[in-house]
Amino acid sequence: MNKLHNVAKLKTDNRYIILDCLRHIRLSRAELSRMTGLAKSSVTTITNEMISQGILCEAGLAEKSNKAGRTRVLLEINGDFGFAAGINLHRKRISAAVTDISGEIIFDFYAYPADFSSTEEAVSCIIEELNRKIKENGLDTSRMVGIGVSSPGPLDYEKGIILEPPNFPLFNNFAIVRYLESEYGCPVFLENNAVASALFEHYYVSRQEGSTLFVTVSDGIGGALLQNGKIYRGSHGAAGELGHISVDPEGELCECGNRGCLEQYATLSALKNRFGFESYNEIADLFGNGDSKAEKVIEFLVNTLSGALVGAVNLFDLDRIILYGEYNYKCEILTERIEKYINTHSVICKAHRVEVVPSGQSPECASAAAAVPALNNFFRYNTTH
Amino acid sequence: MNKLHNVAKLKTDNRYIILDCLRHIRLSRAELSRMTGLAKSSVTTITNEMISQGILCEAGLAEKSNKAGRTRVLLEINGDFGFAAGINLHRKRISAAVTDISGEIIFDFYAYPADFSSTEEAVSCIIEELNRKIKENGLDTSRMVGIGVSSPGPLDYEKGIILEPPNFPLFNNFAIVRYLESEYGCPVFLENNAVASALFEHYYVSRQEGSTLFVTVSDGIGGALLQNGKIYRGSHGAAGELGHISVDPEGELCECGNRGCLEQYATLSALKNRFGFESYNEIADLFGNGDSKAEKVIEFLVNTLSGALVGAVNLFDLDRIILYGEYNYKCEILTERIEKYINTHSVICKAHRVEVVPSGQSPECASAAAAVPALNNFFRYNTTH
DNA sequence: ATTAATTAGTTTTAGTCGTGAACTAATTAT
DNA sequence: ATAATTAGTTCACGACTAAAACTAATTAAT
Repeated sequence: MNKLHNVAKLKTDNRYIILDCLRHIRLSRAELSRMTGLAKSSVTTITNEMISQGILCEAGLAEKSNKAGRTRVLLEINGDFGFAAGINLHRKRISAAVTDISGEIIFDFYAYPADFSSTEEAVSCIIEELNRKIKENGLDTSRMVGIGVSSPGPLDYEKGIILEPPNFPLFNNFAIVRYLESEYGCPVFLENNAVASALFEHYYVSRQEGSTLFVTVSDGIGGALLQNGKIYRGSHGAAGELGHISVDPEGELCECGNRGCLEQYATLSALKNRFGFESYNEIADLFGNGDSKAEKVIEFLVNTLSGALVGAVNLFDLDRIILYGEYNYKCEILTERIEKYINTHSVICKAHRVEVVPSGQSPECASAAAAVPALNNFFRYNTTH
Repeated sequence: MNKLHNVAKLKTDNRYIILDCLRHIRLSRAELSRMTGLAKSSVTTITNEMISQGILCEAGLAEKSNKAGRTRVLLEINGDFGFAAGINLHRKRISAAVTDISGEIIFDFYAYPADFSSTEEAVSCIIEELNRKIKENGLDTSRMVGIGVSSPGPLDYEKGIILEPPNFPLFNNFAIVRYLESEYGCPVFLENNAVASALFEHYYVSRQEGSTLFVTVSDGIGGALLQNGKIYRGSHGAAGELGHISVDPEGELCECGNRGCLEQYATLSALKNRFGFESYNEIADLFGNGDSKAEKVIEFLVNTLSGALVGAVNLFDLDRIILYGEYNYKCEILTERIEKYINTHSVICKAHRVEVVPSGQSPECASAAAAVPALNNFFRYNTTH
């Protein structure tokens, strides 16, 4: 069913549009009016209300433009208003961060699944550390606008439960949302790893229109699909996951039931098993020197990734692919070659070139990325409740 | 940029929501209120306005329910208000239809590309025939709310131009939207074949929530992706097209640059070339009798289609696949087997079963399907302009 | 220096929307 | 007959955005 619109929704929508414009830049009321299409007077009303609430603040004048007219007064999101926490659950490393509502990271810390013998122990340890650091930084949990948790799938989004991600028993079937909500009394969001990072890339690294597939390479190979900044989730939030796209129908049987899945070839561990090397960075370095083994590894990696990605490009009608994760080091070695492959092997590329680029975020951003759904929720609903 | 919401948009949105509910069923005001979440009083205001405009009409009382309370007064879309035309351009057969705004087909007719030597000849012939039939049926073009044209891609949606679909030179680079708009003075919409049929299926055959891939098999193999009835288009309107998904990386080189594309195996002509038979219906009949050649053909067809569809299921996180076109006859032979294949070869199926079903529409619906975008536009914007 | 032109931002007034409460209308169960 | 229940309408109201007229602050021209 379509979404109902009443006057209250009008207000929250327009307020969100303005906050969204201000996510990572400072803008004047006049600029906001031009960008959003809202009347100047409406922008004044809305922004002044948000200033009196403490969500926005004036941030001085813009530099003089050498044009006639009054100088613009810049507005920005007031980081002091509050903060959000993000927790990234990962098979090897759990990371957590607190960012203010303008997206600025205030602190972060790490924990390791291997150090815990039970879910309860892990969770209570993270919560304790989080609480201590919050105090340490002079913050008060009453100002916490939300918590985001990102985790490998499968997840039950509606119930907020981590189901049974492969090789990740620590949080199996744990209702993390309910747990954290009753602990902190603020809204908690569970989100797929890849989706969280894709949103972080969009809002805080480089905002792009059009159709983007954000590909994450880690223990598995995941993905998230962004259309003009909006996640396309599919039926159960798994759209964009390309780990089980077959790149060889006669390949080995995968646990998913298919043969020759991308994950059987292109994860770091699969690559190490097949070619027997120690460090990918070393391979990337050797590749530059024309080392023949490194060339084989890279060629194999490019071909398998490209094979799966061509399918995704055709089905999603993509504008660009962003590569994130394991192969971050000298990533252009891959992206240049994958881009070339895709633009000679897909129907789409007859209409427009598909771009393949490395992600602009470091692995350290994963916990801040987890906070993004909580920030989004705050931006959308702050005025009503 | 996000969509701006003002009071006028509120009105058109809520009006559209109500019309959308009434597309193919009659409902009372009370039912509309419950379905949409709009207050009873709002539904009264909106529906009474549309009744006075002639878009809706009261359609008698509902059967008595044996429950206490006043009997419901049913509302329906008033077919007499106006009509839309749909033109389906196809390599073998051009079809056109006029439906009233309730989606009822008033008349349709056919023309054949082979009979025309130029674009102008084809277009003017279709327009003449359309005008004659409109008069014949006592209609007046002043009541035409819009025209939809569906065509094989690639298309330029924004400019309303048919680009250069393979093997379809008759309309190459023809600006059909501009032409028809100046001819009729009503809004004209150009839409991909598969998208138009997918929308028709959703609105007028069987409405389904969730994530659906509508697959069309004809000269080529196309597709359209529906998420809760909304088309996901991708960057240039080509999302869902699975004709060039590779089902054999070592297969023959395709003109798209890839190897072993689905279209090289699973179209009717490809199948005829490979197995040398005359009629697919005959194969389907023989298959029931255990004929070994028919079994080979069906097995091949099932495997190639399934191979590509598993990829689509994984990437789109689909709930169901609808099969439309060439293999309509005894289609369950295919759908049952493809469904079984998919549900043993995709990651998604661990979370939920994927359904594969034949389309409920006959090939004759293609022209009515072309009219759907015009009807949608009318439903959305009728009150403002 | 003064004035006109230009851009930014505010205030005031007006018009429209959906809502909720109180109402009428029509039906069934008792 | 009367109460209970459901459908549909009327009307006063609050909330929102917009347009127009305003003030504020700057540059360019004279």
